Amino acid sequence: MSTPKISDKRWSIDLEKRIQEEHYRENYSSRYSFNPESEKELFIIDTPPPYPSGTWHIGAVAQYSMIDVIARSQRLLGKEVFFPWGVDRNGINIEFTVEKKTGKKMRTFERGKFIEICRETIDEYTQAMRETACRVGLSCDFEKEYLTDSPEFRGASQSIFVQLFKQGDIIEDYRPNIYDTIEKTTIADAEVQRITRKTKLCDVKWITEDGDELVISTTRPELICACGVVVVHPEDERYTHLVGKKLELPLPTKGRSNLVEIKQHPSVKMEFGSGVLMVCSFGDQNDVSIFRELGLSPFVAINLDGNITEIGGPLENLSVIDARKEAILLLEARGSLVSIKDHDQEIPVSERGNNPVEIILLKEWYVKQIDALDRMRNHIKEINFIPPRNQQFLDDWMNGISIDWPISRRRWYHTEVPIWYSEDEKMIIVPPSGSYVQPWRENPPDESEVLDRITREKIGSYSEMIDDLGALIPEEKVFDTWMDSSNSNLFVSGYLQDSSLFDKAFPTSIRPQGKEIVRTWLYYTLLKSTLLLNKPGFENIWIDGLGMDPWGRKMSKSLGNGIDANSVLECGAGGRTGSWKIKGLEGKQVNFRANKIGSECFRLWKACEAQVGDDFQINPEEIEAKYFGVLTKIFNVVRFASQFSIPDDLDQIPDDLDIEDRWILSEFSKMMQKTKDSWGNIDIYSASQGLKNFGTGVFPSHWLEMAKSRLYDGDIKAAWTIHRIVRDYLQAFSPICPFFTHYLSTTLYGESAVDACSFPKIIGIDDELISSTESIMNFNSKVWKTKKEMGISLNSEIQGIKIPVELEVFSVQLINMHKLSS
RNA sequence: GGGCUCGUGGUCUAGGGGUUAUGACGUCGCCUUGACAUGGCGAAGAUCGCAGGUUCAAUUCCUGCCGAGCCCA
Repeated sequence: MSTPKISDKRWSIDLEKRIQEEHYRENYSSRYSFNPESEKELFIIDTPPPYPSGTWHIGAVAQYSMIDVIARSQRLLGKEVFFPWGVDRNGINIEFTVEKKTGKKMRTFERGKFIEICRETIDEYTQAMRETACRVGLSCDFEKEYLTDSPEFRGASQSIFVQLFKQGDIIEDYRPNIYDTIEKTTIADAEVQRITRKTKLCDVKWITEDGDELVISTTRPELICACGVVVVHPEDERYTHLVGKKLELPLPTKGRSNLVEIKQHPSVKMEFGSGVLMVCSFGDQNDVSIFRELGLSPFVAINLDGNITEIGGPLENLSVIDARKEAILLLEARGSLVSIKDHDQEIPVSERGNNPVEIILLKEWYVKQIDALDRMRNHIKEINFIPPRNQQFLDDWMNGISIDWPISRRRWYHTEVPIWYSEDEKMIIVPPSGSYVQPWRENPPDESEVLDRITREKIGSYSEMIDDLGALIPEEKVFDTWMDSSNSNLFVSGYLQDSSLFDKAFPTSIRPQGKEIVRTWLYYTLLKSTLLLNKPGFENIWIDGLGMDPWGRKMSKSLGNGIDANSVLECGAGGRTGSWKIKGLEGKQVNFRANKIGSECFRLWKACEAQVGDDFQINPEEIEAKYFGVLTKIFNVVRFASQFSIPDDLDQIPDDLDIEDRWILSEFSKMMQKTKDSWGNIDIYSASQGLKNFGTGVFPSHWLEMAKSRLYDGDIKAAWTIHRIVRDYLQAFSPICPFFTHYLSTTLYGESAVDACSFPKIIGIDDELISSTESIMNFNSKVWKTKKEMGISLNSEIQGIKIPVELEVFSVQLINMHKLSS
């Protein structure tokens, strides 16, 4: 017995930060960097590259810290883990940020200048995000950081595009596309949101060629000029006699016939309005499918600026909104407007800009996905989903896919479509694999190839044909950002760069992510794996829930219920407490306060709190109240142990251990076996619960009290037992609280728990001893309760308590522990 | 409007056809046990959302409804 080696009285946020800073300064890369040449089993994690936007959402940080738990637990199980640090930097978000900061729209800049500002801005955010990543304890290989806007990553994206184009999975086509007229870009189905808005529902009178009147309800009178057909339900007897008749458009148009035919279509809702639907190119997705089904050629009514084209006659050049107002006035003036009323309607808007979107005919690039779906479904069967039920999100999305994926965008801070066209537009030039090109400002590299635009066959090399191509026309468009980020697993596995690594590393061991991006990131990544390699992309897919506010609502800026991750991680540092104002239900504002949280407590909370896949509520007060005490408890147990000398050989089990030592070692072994299995199954929750319960329950309350006097008497076997358990416990616990365990294990045993590269050897489970556990706990409770009822302190003697028969083998220990006398 | 999840003490949560339903926070009471009052021990507190059905038996399975969340048209 001596003074405790652990001199700090308690765990604190300042101590945590000190250890953390040292940890990231010293030996960091030897601890956590990935060695592709390792003999160990590889474990590659396809981490979600976060998008830097100033603050990192606490729900995402919580999720990310669990990915770190997976990485660390796999290292502990002896695997060579690659935990990449990637940052997703392409996309419209940063463009919006720059537009807001400068107060100027993107297109008022010179393209190169705008890109430069975007890059500078996102560099700042990237730095802040990396700091948060370290603060929450991520053990990423930061040296191999990848940025999705780097030449390497973009080059890989472009090479994959060229490969898919050559094999016919990427095509150019002129199709109706969802188009954001404010931001002037195409967007994909997956990027469309729906909001409810008040619109005007107009009942408009149309006249048939025979002079019959017909009323059609519409919210889009400005699109009458693009009407291709009027449809009624096949079973609607009110209109059967009119089918096949022609109707006159109630507004003047230009350059088209003013008559449309009445046809039947089952998609018409008989109860809505008059039960007659005008089908325009294109009011909504249903219009698109009716045009396609009936083989009609669409009219271009809205141009890329969101204005009505020439076809609209008097509405020409008006914006959609103005044209609608004008159309209503014109209809009124012509006596065609029967009525007009307010109507709640769900309208599609773009996810990023929240602008109403239009469907416009555009020439875009597409990834052909419809044909790949069945093959994908087969691949998915081989993947282990954690939890299994969350596979549903993917299945549902895939079952709803009916059109190809448009991948080209008309924006700037994205990866460029790597194409130039010959002057006659019959040939295209594509760059060689691995190079990054910017067609809008440079010529093709010399090693580029010339392909036939239609057949995709190679015609020759660019350098040889340079004089036959005429003035090159660069492709101005860029990729959808998902086109980039869906290459993440290929990129980190060495695709196109390191084929020996790729052979070992693909399919990627695990894809951890949130359920909200199943339809985008997960789906598109699996699509790529199918198209490029005809394989499942992953061995495991881990899909977590969302971080919710304390009332179970999704955290969002508009609700004002978000929490900044740094405020929680820094809560308690330098004695500063944390305080959060969160907008609650019915407009009430609620305050939360906490004194100390920090990364270790935060991680422990997330690991213990929710089963993977469940949404989790984030309340800083609760995090502190429920989990800081757990850290304090474990800290004290270790500090207590640290006052007893450490036997020389903790790996050699003494052969004459006392029965209570053998008992707790059995209990410990049982917990450790369960923990090892849980880490193997990527079951963070079960591992955490087992460790927490042992470390705060049976070990300190029952065994430690029983063995205390022996420890103080210098019993070497009791000391062996406590140190063996504490040492191994800290290793098993290190994935959850790396700095906490690092500090304690280093101080006490001179080696860090986070460096363990095999799970501690499990000593052995004696079932008979374990069967005593319940009795021991019950008996102890009974004694404590009796003493309490008698009003005596726990260390005073007590008479007349009999030890039950089944605990006779523990009688000496129990008598000493409770000071029982006869 | 459709699909998928979820609904367990005041709060959060485990579980899952069968005697007194898990644990934590909070509450209350007691206790400075030679690590820990940022601690320990104990107590109270739940007709497992509602209504039907299947069953000898349902909180657990089924159906409907209500509420929440996510996704989609």
